[in-house]
Amino acid sequence: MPETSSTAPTIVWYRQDLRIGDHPALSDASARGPVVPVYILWDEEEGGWAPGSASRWWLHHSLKSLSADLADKGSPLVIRRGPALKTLLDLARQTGASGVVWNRRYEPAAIARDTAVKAALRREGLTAESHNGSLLFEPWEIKTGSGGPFKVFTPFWRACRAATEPPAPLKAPRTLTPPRQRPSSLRIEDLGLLPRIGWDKEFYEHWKPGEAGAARELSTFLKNVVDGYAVQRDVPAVRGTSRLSPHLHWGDIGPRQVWHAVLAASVNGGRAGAMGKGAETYLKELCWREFAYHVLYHQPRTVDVSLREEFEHVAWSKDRSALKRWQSGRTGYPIVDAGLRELWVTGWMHNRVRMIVGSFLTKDLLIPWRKGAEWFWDTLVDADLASNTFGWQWVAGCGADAAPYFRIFNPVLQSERFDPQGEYLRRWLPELARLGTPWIHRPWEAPPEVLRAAGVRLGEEYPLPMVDHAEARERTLEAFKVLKSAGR
DNA sequence: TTTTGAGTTGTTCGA
DNA sequence: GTCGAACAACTCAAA
Repeated sequence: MPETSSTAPTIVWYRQDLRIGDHPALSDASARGPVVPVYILWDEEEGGWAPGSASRWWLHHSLKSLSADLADKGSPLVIRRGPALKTLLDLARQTGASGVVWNRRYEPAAIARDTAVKAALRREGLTAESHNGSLLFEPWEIKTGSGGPFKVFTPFWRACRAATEPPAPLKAPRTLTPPRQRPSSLRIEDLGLLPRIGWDKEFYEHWKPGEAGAARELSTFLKNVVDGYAVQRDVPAVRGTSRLSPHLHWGDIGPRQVWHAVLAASVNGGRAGAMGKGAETYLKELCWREFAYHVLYHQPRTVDVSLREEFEHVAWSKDRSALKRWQSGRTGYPIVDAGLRELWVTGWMHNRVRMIVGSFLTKDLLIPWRKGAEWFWDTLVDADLASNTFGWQWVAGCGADAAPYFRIFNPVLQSERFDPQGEYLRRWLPELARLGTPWIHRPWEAPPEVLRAAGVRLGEEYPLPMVDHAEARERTLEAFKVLKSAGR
């Protein structure tokens, strides 16, 4: 249609939605005419939470995938670097674009920046529209009876289920029309997202960033995993989870696509109408992600400060060498160390183990949750400000619907319960691989001849426990006593 | 406005 | 070994 090809192009500002399917902004723009897709890297506008090292690895590869897909469709991805507003205005001038569309972000710094960008673009005579591409429900759509935000998950979940079903995902545009003026672009390599030293070697064996990788991960999940999800998701030695978190963070796939795929698979596979237990549990987990965004949107200060502010008055430890030992997986508690090594090697940690290492950091070592959040931010490929903040505050006991402060995970019991054969421990702690159960869960209690036979010298190959859990627990309950009367 | 029932993921202790 | 209670009140959400 000559009409369409003569209209001015629309810029699609890509951020955490690196896909072409179910992409409301891309669909909107392509329906109007030519499309200029752009990704802009500019850490200074991220409010101190610019993507960490592992996230940058993911971003690099996800951009590669997106760029190839957009080129196939007909309008290559433009890569730029610079303040968002200035970069968008430059690009509009260079391509004759009449406006900019994007999918919303919900981090406090992003909201402030996007609001300012939208107003400024309109002042310049451009159109500016935002869409929901990253959530099932907008954080302001789900409300309590009196119109406020939720602070407890279960009623939030009920409200989600009672709300209008999230719309069916959008199809990717069949083709894209490029702008007449082909704008200049950096190469993805120019962004310097990949590490200089090769700590990312193993990442390639565990992950395939991008839209195709996400689709494959989802189909494996639906075929082999979701039915047993309710139980298996807690077993770190098996593939019992969806492994979609990094794809969801970067928007390789959208939550609506996941939601509807799970529903469809569950209805087809299960008995008439009744959703499988696994599917139900998984949809609930997807809504935990929504709840984290809900809380972040309504309580933006929580990225820095405990939601229950009296927790700021606990006598937290400043022991930097203890933090280092935790980070490097040398605490002497195998389940804790296995998790932190899995994180270091693969950029990801099993959810059950995240709770265990989180409890250990905040309640055995009494180190502030924020230190754990910062480490996760740098090392996780799925680092997400809403989920990371929420998860850490939950485990520390200071967040929304949090674990009570006296709930302190026992790393040995957890290990024995969720990794009974010690398979997960052996996978990540080769120095203990020859130690049998039950000793691998608590090597310091193993008889000397058992240790000798397994080739383990405690304090050499593997450290002795850095704290005694029972003592640490008492110390922490004591330190948390300030919470009792200090509240409110 | 007041009341009421409920609240992701645990641990420990004593019967 | 198994079971229930205590842990600590408090806040939330809805009636």
